[in-house]
Amino acid sequence: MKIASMFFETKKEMPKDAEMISHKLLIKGGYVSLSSSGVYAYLPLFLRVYKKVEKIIIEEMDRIGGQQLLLPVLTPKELWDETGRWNDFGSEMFRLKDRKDRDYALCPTHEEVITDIARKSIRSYKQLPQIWYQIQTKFRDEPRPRSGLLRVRQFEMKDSYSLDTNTSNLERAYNKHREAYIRMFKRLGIDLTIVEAASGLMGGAKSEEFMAISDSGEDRIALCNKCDYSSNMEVADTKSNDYNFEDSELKEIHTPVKGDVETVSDYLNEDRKRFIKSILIITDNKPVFLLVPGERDIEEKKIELIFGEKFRYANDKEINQYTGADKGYISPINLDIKVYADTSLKDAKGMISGANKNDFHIKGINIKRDMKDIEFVNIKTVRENDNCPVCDSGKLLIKKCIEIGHIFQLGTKYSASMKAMYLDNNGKEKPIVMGSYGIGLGRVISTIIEQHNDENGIIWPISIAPFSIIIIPLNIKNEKIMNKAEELYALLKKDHEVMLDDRDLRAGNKFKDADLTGIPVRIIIGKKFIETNEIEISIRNSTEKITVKPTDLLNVVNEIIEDKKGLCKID
RNA sequence: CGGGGCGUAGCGCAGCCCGGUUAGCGCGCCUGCUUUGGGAGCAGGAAGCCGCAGGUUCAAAUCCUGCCGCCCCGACCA
Repeated sequence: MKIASMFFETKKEMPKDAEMISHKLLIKGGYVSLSSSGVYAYLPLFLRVYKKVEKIIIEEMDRIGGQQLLLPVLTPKELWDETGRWNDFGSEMFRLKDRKDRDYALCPTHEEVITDIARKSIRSYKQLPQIWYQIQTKFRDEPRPRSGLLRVRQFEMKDSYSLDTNTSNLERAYNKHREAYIRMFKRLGIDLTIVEAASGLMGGAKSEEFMAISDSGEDRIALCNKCDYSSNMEVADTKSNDYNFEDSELKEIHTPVKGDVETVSDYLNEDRKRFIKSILIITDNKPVFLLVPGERDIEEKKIELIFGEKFRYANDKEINQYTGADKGYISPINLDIKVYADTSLKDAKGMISGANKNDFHIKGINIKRDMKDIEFVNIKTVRENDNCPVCDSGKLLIKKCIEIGHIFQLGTKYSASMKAMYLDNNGKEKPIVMGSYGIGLGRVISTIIEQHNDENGIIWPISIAPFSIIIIPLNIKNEKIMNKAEELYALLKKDHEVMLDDRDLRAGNKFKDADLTGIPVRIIIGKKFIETNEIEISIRNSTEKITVKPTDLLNVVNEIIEDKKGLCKID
């Protein structure tokens, strides 16, 4: 396309509201335009990138036997009531009423819709397995949209759903998706890590997230420096069973120092490792004790995974009422309160915690001996340099990252509550076993920019660049230059996506725009062409300049592009 | 929802404390000329409900009240 007549509008200055590099470049390069908080218009240049991403996703989904469909975005309340998510989604769901005053939701995700379709069409095991997917706009009323396209209220998502007869078939569908995702992201030029994740509002058993490591990401993951262990901090674990001290009788000790574990351990001159932090929370109006090693804190996310968002910390009055002592002097010892202890405390012996009596602690605690109603769960914080929970000598690294894909083994959560059943080969009715798999297209594109940019702008991998080539005639008033530019444009256009910068601007402007918008291959026709009949080719992510004769140009350009394509190719 | 910041021309900003000409500046835009290898120069020009509503005042972009919008930091997700 010829730029002079295109919708091509870059900005000279960085947008003041943007913080993240991808956000800045998307705005500055004229790719997107903010409509309202968390809602963006995709401008022509962006849509070209978007379509390419979409194409790669579709190709890989089709490869694993996915069938594309398109589900409605406008859905009645009744559908969501069946799974209880009309309530569960809370204010994150966009809701509206029709003229008859009936409630509707703009879909934040499509499990209910797909399950509804499944129950209407699937009858027999002979119709399974199925993989259905769509690329569709989702609506989520995020509390705080931010970071350009990373966190928005309206966004496009590739969501697929697998329908299977049993769990092992579900696993197969899940693994197919996993492989497809790896291929897609490779083709998109994204460097990523797959981590173990929490399922959250989706429910279900296993889930993994596709994380692109980036300092501007909102998530944190723990990675082992030796083996391939990687996990979202929400579920990360560490090996630390060194709380197995000498066993002894319980004994009260006088600790007239008010304060936390640090204060008391200093006073007693005891290692912090010997302490158990006892924290009282209230959930369902009942008190529950949480126990973690004294040297660690509670990871609130993990608590939420166990109790939902219904838990809260007990206040001073409640602490006293349930334990008979003040904060700092409590523990589950001799109390009839349910205990959730961190897994690392499983074999803990010779430990110290509160005596449920002000100014006293108790020592010699043997968890298994002294606590009755106890369950061991992973609730402690994980830190950089902790031991890997899997291998022998690995240490954990903590990294920030962007979540671009998430795959879930849902199981029968939706099919059971919505009665999506099939008849097995014994004529017995069973719920369909489901999986759900998402990729955020806007996040994918932002991530690519985060991972491929320099101080001058975006550096698109050729697989998704809006155009592969930009021809820059440096002086459009010079006939010889302009004729050659038009000639090359016509020639290259046959096999490539080409932009011709036919604007009457000086060289600097054109170079800046070419850099900013990130077009991979640049063909410059300028003074050199007039003087020596030579044309210059430069490549966006290198400083190398290639000078060619016009007759060789086509071959050289083809080679460069083939070479670039190779980087994103698979198989 | 808690904390912070900002709304003045398409973009980036000054003016606001301390009310008082015709509301400025840079970029962009339009016209003409010159210029053409890293965001050119000169000349002329268009463009503003100073976020909205109310109040104080002879007089409000400026002071007061309320509201709205946008961004950033926290709790949530693709």
